[in-house]
Amino acid sequence: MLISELAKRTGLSIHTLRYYENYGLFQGTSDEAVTSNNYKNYDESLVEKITLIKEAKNVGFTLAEIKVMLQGWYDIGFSKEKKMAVINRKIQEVETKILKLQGVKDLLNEYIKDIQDGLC
Amino acid sequence: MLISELAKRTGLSIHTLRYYENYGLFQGTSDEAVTSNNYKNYDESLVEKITLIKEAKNVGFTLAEIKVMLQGWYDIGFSKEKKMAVINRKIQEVETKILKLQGVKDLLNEYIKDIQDGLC
DNA sequence: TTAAAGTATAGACTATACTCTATACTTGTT
DNA sequence: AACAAGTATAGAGTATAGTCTATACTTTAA
Repeated sequence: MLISELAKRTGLSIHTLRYYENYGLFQGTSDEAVTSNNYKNYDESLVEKITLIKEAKNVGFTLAEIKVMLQGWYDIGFSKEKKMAVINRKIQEVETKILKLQGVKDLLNEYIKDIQDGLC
Repeated sequence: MLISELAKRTGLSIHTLRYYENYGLFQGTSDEAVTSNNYKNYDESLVEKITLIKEAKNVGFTLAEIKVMLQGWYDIGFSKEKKMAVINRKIQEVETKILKLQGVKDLLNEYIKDIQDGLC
């Protein structure tokens, strides 16, 4: 698909997608057979990949962190062990974030109680 | 306590704390009895409050969002119902984020499997 | 075939959240 | 007294992550 369809499918703007592509989060492919233009084609699988990027962003990961995470399974220069190490480290970070969110939630619930009791 | 101790206790820099105070996330109090300076005193309870700010930031909330959340229980102009509504909305958002993180984690675990199977 | 819409690239601009510097005043130590 | 260290305020500078504009070329539909 071309960039405008990718934008529709992912809910991101064309500008943001190009920004992400330049940043190195994913790559479109220029069809070598076509010489009249250098329009890039984006694979169906990128929709899932970009959804992951969006969610990771939403829960507080930076683009730099996400880039490292994506390299874990796309960089063919990495050994199986290294790839798994990268991903496992990210899983740990995700678990830490979940715990922190649980903590924030507990605190918020305490405040609900305090408000109910007229303490603040 | 004065600002430098608050910095030590929270692990944030004095600059960041002043930025947060100016942003309206919390308030120090100038001692009216002291006329020679306008040093601000920061209450013990701010340590917990600022810890919440740090954690909320870490899991992807913006300062603007955190400000709304904090107003829920500190703004005396808000009714009990309004305060609870603000906090409950935030609890919902936290739960949404937890679900998203769980989704990211599941996806990462799938990739671990794919790497083990030599699929990528 | 020509006007509208789509694509690519480069670079300027913006918002958020700091981070640092300069200046001035205050406090604590010697 | 004097000098280092702490505090306050204002404003400049920086990093991240977009967002927008201009320009040029290509494709598509009327």
